[in-house]
Amino acid sequence: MTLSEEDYIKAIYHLGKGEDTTVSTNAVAEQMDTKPSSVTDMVKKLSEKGLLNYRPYKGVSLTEHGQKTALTLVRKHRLWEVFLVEKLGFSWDEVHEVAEQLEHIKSEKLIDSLDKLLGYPEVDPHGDPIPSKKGEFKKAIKKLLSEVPIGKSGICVGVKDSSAPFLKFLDKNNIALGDSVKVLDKEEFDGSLHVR
Amino acid sequence: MTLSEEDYIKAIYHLGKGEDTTVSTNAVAEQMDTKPSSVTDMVKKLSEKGLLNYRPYKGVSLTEHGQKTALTLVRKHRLWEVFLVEKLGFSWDEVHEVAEQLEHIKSEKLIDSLDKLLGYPEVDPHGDPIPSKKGEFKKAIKKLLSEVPIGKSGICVGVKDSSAPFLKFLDKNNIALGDSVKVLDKEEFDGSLHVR
DNA sequence: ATTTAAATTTAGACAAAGCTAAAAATTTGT
DNA sequence: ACAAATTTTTAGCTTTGTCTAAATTTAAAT
Repeated sequence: MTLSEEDYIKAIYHLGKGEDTTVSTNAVAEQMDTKPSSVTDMVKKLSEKGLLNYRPYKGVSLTEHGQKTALTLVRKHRLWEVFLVEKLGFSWDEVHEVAEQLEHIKSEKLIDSLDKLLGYPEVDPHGDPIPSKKGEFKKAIKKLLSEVPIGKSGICVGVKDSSAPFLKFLDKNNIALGDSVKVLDKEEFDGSLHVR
Repeated sequence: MTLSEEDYIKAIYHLGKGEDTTVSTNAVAEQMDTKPSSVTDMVKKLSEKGLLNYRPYKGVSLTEHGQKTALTLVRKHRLWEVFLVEKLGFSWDEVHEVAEQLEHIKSEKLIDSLDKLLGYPEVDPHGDPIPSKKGEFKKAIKKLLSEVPIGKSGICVGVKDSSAPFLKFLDKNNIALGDSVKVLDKEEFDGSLHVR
């Protein structure tokens, strides 16, 4: 597998939300920041290799083999993220770019040893689950704060918007990573929340 | 810098033994396991980028800038090797292939943090020195056993021939990594050694 | 000092992965 | 149901890094 092939597999996996969904050529192009025509080419190649099901004009989905490949990549990416935060002191919003590179390193022994070193973690620093070696994992642990019902609370494991102004806003309101946040009330007219 | 460019820089550095030596096109081709004509192309490109001094038919050497680039790569390679052995339990002869991939990861913060995690090591698992962030390092700590004078001893930090038969031979004679070996005598006629 | 041999470079081709512009298929709007 | 808009694919071209075969330069040998 080349670097580029791996990136496509991961993009298609994420667009399909991990389900066995069919995704469009355009969607892949946007996700990959490339042109639809390039996607068509690559998608043909990967379907000949048995990683994708491709029906012209109809979109693509991952085959069993493609799924497995994607899960391995996700596993590697998230294990490296844990490593960067736990062992090297990166903050949760600095890890993605580097993990994006590290996930392409090829060595089964490396990943297994890393998993062991980290104590077989189940989630990455953003609260997303880490697939096991066999590709099993519990999903959808994470919710948007706007999806939490009134009166319930959750632990902040990340933000959707990581722009400086928004992070400053959180800071000013004393909300940090790991904090417990309880939803007190919702404003129906604009969806804004009262939290503690 | 692309992956391939980095590999050329490192190859030329190693062929020149770290000195400011001129190396031949053929030598680079052999080291890189590629054809001389490919080397010519790449060497032209890298000299236009200011990393190499190239005189057609005369060979190449690293510029100041090329030297610095090479040292950064060597630093990264050797730090990763220490990590693999110390933190992940790799044996000293398993690390090279993986470090070869890891050395291309681009993140200054990553390398600095790794250096810190490892306690700022001065040598890699083969006994080779690790350049500092600024590119300084003590060199030639390592010697061949055949270069050790009679009566002196040293610590075994690696082997030149890592073939199975030779490793078995060492095993049978109870010589392992980290052992102290004293040269008792040399046979002039074939260079063989008596050691303890 | 030529001739031969070896090393190096040039020229032309190829595969991977991308792009642009044009053609074809699908979807949408009325 | 049909024209318009959108999506997708095709065709042809570009770049990066490689290769082969031929040409050229340098080195070696008689």
